[in-house]
Amino acid sequence: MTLAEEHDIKQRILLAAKKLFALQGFDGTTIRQICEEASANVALVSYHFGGKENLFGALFENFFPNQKIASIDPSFHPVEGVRLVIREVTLYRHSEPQLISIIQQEIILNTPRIQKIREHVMPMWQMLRHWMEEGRRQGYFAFRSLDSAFMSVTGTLLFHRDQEYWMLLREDKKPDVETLAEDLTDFILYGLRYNGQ
Amino acid sequence: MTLAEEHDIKQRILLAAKKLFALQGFDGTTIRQICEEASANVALVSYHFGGKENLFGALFENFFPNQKIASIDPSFHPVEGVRLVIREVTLYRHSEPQLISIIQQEIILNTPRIQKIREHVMPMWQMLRHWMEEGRRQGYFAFRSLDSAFMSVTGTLLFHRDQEYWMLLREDKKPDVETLAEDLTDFILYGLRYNGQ
DNA sequence: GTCTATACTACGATAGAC
DNA sequence: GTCTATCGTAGTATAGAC
Repeated sequence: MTLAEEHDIKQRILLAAKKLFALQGFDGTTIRQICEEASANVALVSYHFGGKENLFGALFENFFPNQKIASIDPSFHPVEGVRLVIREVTLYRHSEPQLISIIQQEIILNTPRIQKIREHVMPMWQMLRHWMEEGRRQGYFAFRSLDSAFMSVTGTLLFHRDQEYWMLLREDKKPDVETLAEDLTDFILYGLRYNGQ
Repeated sequence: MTLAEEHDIKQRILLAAKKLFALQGFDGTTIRQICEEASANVALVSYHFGGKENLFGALFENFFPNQKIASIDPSFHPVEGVRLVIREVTLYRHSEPQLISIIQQEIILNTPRIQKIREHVMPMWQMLRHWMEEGRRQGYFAFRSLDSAFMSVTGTLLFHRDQEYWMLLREDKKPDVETLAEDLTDFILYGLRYNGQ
């Protein structure tokens, strides 16, 4: 009973924090707001997580697909590997838009909290980079600079916007996630000068 | 004398605000910090700009290439138009990285201040979108969805990262801006399936 | 484990002296 | 035009009652 209750309220706080950090940023969100959103008392963030910073870290232990990333096989065919990353990132963007928003914010602000993020995401970017390099070596891709191309791909994947900001310029209705993944795969593979085959 | 002084301190405040908003975000930056950075008194932000919000708006009146954007000719050849936007955005990213960082933050957080940004940047995005559409109509490009492709291009341009976050994964030394613009042009034009000619 | 009450700090903004 | 001093508010965090 006590345990279930605790889990429940901790979970509510985590969800509220994820939502509000995404919407308002870490600095723009107060513990009071989080606790109100979670129907919890102000003191419980300190009690359960030991402060706002630690609450942030807890989000990545709870909502990031750490296990999935760890289980990726680097010996994949390079082109298939790149396809896989594009697809998985796009699906994850779709299922956890709030965590993506938080990640984007922290990267751009280059906050101290970025260290926490690095621990979780770098293995996947390493893998992507490896496949891009290997793909070029084997003659599938023909980009000039690995660094530039890698930046372009991550920029396209991570900051692809589907938000209010652009609404004024959009005419199609929002595409389903599978179509979006295909469009992104096309754009990126052609961008890397993938030679059919 | 009085006028020169005023300009000077207003300018110092503007520069300090630009720097700190870029580094720490709008919410994460206090008027006190700005004034310390500018060697100005705390009261002068209210006096000269009428508060923190208005100071933010003033950044875009002062540091955004409003005139340059207004002077672009929409009757450009579509492919050349796309090339132009890629190049200009890349050069601007290089000359005003702080304002770019501020824009990125506001877009991602979807703050009320985004309205101010829209006023300044939308004309250029409209133009880019127009050229992409026209380029496809005339057979130069072959992307499936204009919306998806447009999002990919803006994502690549606006969020191309050249920052600490990725340092661990970069091996070349930082390329000069012209080389970067060329790489981006290649990636984007191939991504749009530009057919040589 | 949860809540109330409070300590302490820092924020934005401004009145008033100069 | 600039500065000092201060107001009112809101932040995080915690001690102590329940």
